[in-house]
Amino acid sequence: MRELSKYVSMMYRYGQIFYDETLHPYEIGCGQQFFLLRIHEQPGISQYGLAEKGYFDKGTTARAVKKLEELGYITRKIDEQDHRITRLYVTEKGEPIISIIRTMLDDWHNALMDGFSEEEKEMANSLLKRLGENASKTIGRR
Amino acid sequence: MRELSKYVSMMYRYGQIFYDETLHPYEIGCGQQFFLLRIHEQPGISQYGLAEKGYFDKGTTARAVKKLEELGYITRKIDEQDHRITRLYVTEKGEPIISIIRTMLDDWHNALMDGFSEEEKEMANSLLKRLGENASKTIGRR
DNA sequence: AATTATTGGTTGCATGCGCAACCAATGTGG
DNA sequence: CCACATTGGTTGCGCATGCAACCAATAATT
Repeated sequence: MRELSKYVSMMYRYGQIFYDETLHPYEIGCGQQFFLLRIHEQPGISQYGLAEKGYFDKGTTARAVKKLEELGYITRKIDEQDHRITRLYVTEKGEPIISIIRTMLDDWHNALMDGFSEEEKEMANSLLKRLGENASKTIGRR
Repeated sequence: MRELSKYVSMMYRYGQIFYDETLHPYEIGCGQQFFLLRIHEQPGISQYGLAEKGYFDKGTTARAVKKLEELGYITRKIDEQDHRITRLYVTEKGEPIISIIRTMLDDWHNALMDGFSEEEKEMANSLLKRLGENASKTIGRR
């Protein structure tokens, strides 16, 4: 089954398009949603932590965070103890975007799972998780 | 389960990295493998056909095809009847790359499915297919 | 036959991403 | 205390991708 790769690609690329469309009114793109959500869930998280969480390159993380800050959705505070670390927090302006993103992710999730039985949904969720973990295990942190 | 998106992203991005590494000696990147393989499977296919097959933008397709041609892995022939269509064929130089790509896709597939039982593998394959089709159905051709 | 629409393809532009080189702050081993 | 390593972050570069505007060839309409 050499098509797996193709379906993953479709899910990913179409997801990006969906996110871009949804987030367009808020001036952010598909590349920022993950980070904004994580900062909200874990206030004070560092960029390093964000990169780890999402298995992203730290350069990618840096740029996403930069854009979110420029738009005023988050703020950075340099850690008192360790001056290398910048701690990230969602601002008041960013707060309402969180639920937009959550709804968006749920909508996309539901669109993908359309026609799935409850068992199939659970199965898909758990298999996807294992597939993602295997991918990470194979390529690993850099 | 808002994490689905994350695992899809990991599978996709790590897959790209894996493909880039594997294909590096042949001077192509992750973006060309799909197209080269399809041209081999369907000699004479047009760019339009390729874009449809993979649900890619035609601009993306154009650039991938251009690169493959520049490297001498494929040739274009303008259709006799309809001068808009360019028909694509894998060259002798491109031929050996095909099996490299096939092996690579199989390897990645196996890496992702590591630890899966036969039933789980089948389940994963069929669910992934349906997820991809749902993604396409939701966003659709442009 | 002339005008208009569609189709296949190309290209400029912007975004997301990984890699690598770099920098400053902190840690560590002599 | 000083040289060196590590850590968190930034930036330049290149690639893959989608979108939109464009063009030429063909098809459709009037």
